[in-house]
Amino acid sequence: MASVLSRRLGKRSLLGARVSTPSSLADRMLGTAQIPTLQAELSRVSSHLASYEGGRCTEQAEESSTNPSFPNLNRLQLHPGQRVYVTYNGQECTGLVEQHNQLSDEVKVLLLEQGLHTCWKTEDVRLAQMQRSPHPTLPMDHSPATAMDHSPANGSVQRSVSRNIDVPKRKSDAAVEMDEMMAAMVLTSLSCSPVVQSPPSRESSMPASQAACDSWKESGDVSDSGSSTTSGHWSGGSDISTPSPPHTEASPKYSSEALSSPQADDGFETDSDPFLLDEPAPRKRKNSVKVMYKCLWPNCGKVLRSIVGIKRHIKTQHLGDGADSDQRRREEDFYYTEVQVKEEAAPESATSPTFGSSPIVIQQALAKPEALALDQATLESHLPNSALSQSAPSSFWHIQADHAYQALPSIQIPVSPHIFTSISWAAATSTIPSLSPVRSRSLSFSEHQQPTSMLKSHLIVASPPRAPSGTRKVRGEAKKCRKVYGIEHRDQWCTACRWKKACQRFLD
DNA sequence: GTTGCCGGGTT
DNA sequence: AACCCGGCAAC
Repeated sequence: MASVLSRRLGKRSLLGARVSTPSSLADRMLGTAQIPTLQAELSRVSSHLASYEGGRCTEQAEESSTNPSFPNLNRLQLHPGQRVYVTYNGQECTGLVEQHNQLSDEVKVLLLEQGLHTCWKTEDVRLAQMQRSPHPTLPMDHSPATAMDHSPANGSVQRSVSRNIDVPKRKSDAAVEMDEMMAAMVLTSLSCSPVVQSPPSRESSMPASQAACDSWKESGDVSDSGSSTTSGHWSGGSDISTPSPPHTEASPKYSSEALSSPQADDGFETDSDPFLLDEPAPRKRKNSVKVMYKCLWPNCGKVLRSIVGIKRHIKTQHLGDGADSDQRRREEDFYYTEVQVKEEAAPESATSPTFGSSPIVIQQALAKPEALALDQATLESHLPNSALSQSAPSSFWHIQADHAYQALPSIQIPVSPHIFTSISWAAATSTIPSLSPVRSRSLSFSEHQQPTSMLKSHLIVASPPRAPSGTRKVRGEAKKCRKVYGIEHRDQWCTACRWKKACQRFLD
C-alpha cells in the first residue's frame, strides 16, 4: 500500500520535481511536502504526532495573519533551548534558541554544528518541529504550477504558499521509508473501517486509501485467474505503480456476488484488524504468543521483534542498500515472515486446530525454527464470495512456482507490506522436484466464516502437480461456470471461463 | 454436439 | 497483462 501511495505521489512528484530547487534543498523539503500530508491523514487515527501537527498548524495560521507574505514565527514564543533550524552560509544548521526577543523580532541561536552564537530574524528561523521545511530565505518554488495547486498567488505570496503546499517532492530514502510506514499504518487501519470497504464511500475517503481501493479492486479482478498476487511487489520493480495491496471488496464485479456471503466483510475486518494494532508493537496474543519476524533469506533465519527491524536487516544484510532501488526496497517484504512463538514451550502441531482461534496468523513455530507462520490477507479471493474462495489454492500454486527463490517451505505472500494471508504448507522431501512439493494448505483467516461447504478448503491435500507437458488436463467433475450460470449469463463466469481457460471458480 | 481448456494471437 | 479464439480432446 505504501507503493500505492507512491503511485499517487509518484505522479505528483513530477510536479514537485519541476518546481523544486537544488537537490539538497529539495530533499530537505520533502518532509514538509510529505509528512504533513500524511500527518493530516494520520491525525484521524493517531495523535502521537500531534505536537508536530500543532506546529504546522500554527504556521499555517500565521500565513493568513497580518503578514501573509512571510510565514514566520512572529507569534511563536521560542523558548531557550528550543531546537530550530536556520540557514547559515547556505547550509541548514541546527541550533538551539538562546533567546527570543519578540519585540525586536530577533532570535539568538546557538548553532550546534558551528558552535556559534548567532542572531536571526524570527522569520529566518524554522522550528525544529518543521525541520524539513524549505528555507524561506532562498528563492524557490516560483513555478506557476506550484502556485496553481493552491490559490493564484501573487509573486510575493508564492514563497509562503509553497511552504506547506501539498505537492510531494522527490523523496529521500528516509522520507520514502517514513511514507511507507505511515501510509501503511493509515491504510491498514482504514482498510478495516467500513468506510473503505464500502464502495460508495470510496470517494470520501482520503486519496491514499482510495488508491488502495483501486488497487485492491485490481487485485480482486485478477484473482479469478489465480494470479492476483503475481502483480504484487516482486514485480513492482518494473512498475512500482502497480502494486497489489490488500483487496477491499470494492469491485463492482464482485459486489453482487458478495451479497451471497455477507460475512465476507466481517472476515476481512477480523483479519486485518490485528495488523492495525500490531503494526507498531505486535500485541501479544492471549495465549502469550509472541509475534516475531523471521528472515527467510537462505541460511539466515534471523528473528527480530519488529517489522522495521527485520526489514532493515533484510535490506542491509541481504539486499544491499541500493539507494534508489525501489524494487529492492520492496523486495524486503518477501524475505521475512511473521512467526508466532509461544512463550511457554508447548510444541504444537502445525495442523493443530488452534488456527481457528486466531484469525490472523497461523499456528506453529516452536519446534523448529523453520516452522513458520504465514499470513496474508488475500481476501481478494476468499472473502468476497464463497465461490471464489475455491480458486484460492490455484493462486497459491502459482505463487509457489513463481517464487522458488524462497528457500524455505513457507512463503509469505505480501499483498500489502503488512497484511498477509496465512498459509502454511508442508514441503515434502519427496521425489517431487522442489518446485512442486506436495503441499497441504491451511488457511487460517476467517474461512471459518465461510459457508460450511467451504470448510473443506481448510485443509486441502493438493492434487498432484499438473502432469508434465503434453497431457491435457483431465476434465474435472465440477460444474464449471458455463454450466452453473449458463451461456446466457456469461458475464457471471469467472474470468478464466470467459477466456476459455481453466475455470478458476469451480476447481476440480 | 457440447464442454473444458490449451495454445497462441491480439490489443 | 488482459482479452480473445481456434482447435483439440473428453464427454
